[in-house]
Amino acid sequence: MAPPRAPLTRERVLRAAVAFADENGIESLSMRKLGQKLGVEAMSLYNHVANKDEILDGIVEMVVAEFALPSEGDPWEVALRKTARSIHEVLLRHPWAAALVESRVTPSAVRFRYSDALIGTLRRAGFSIEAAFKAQLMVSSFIYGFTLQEVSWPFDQDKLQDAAATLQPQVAPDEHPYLTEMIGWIVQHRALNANLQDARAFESEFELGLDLIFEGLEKLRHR
Amino acid sequence: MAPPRAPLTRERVLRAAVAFADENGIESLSMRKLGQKLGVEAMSLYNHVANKDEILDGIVEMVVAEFALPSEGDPWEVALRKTARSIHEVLLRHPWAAALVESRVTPSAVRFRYSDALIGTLRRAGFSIEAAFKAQLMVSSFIYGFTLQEVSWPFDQDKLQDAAATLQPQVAPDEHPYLTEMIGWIVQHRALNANLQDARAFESEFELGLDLIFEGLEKLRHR
DNA sequence: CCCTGAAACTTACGATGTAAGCTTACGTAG
DNA sequence: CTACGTAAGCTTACATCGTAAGTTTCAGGG
Repeated sequence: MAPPRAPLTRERVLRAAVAFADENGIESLSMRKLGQKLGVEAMSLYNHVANKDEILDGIVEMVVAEFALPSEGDPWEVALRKTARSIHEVLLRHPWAAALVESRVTPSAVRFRYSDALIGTLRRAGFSIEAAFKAQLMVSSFIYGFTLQEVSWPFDQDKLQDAAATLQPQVAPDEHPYLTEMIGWIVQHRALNANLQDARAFESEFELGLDLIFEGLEKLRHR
Repeated sequence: MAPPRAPLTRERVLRAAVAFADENGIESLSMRKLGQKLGVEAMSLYNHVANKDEILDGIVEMVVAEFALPSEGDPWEVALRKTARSIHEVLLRHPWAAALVESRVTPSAVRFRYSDALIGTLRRAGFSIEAAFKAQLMVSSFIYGFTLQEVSWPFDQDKLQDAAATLQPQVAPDEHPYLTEMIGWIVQHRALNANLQDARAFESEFELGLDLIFEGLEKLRHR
């Protein structure tokens, strides 16, 4: 009589949590709301996860699993660039993830696999262990730092002109001449490029950053 | 009779909040506990701040106010390097701040002042507006990304060997040869350098990153 | 002396994470 | 077919949270 409810699993719980965070933001994710989304009471979730922290760790792991691993065939810069782009895209798809992935570094198989592939790419390209350690630090610092800014910018990128306009009166031009100049430039510049997809608004800046970092790492490799 | 309690002010509230977060972590900061620390009921805080969000914004602002502004006398790389080091140090002093400063970008006078000084340094050094925009993005991406990793590393830096030892059995050496190798190296390497102050454990990596970025930006300047 | 206004305190409400116990459904052993 | 153990759900309960609303306290000015 009652509809045969699909059996809950850890997998389904985590998947629903990711979806919920994507839709409503991570800060409003609660056990009760998540249960509701799954047609279940909050406490039932505890049959599949130990507590909320485990859910957070779990969804981080799901996101990390989406990262493309560096391909073995490509030269190291190409492989790393593809991976960096993939991470960037994934983090933009799950805007709450950039902050979580770096702040909840719980050891897990998915992470091990990713780290090993990344370090392997560098080592096989001739980086010393130390250089590989530093290179990997550099690259991930940039990716996460950049994306974190991108997703937590106070205004939507497609509303950037409006937002900047709202901002402008707050900035006294004589006290902050350079900032004023830059806000003006951003408004203009973004207005011109408004036709390109907004999610990619900072793509050229991201790519420039990668260029710059890989160039620097190339030098590090020869030591 | 009653001890004449010092009058509460917004300033005192925020200062106490920063201290509390430093001592107990930002996640356990609550209105009641903060009130308790100030010898006051939770609701009394609302006479000086609108709500908890304003406290978070406020402590972020206090932290940003600690950043050293780029000095006007120095060449641009020197000025920026000093500022970068300062930010890095401040964020290590307030380990909760790295995540907050980038995720709560509320416009404020302190931030305007900082941005204007930074952009000004670049502009006066010959960077075009566009180049200055990109340069500033690069530098802050690196600083925050790097520091965020540093403070959320799962183990204390002074306990790194122990932590790596705990980690080692989890990593299957044959499945993750490169990761295994690197963990081994870290344990050794860190053991050797254990004498230097632990808070500076990643200082050389940070400096290398700055070197690399400034070198890249120097090219950007000549376009 | 009382009035006023600011700044504290008190109470109360809904939301949260989760411990503890209870109920139900179902696969398997007798 | 029945009995029962177990997994997976539900219910209740509690401490803690942010904060709305109302009340008290008290210093300073008329």
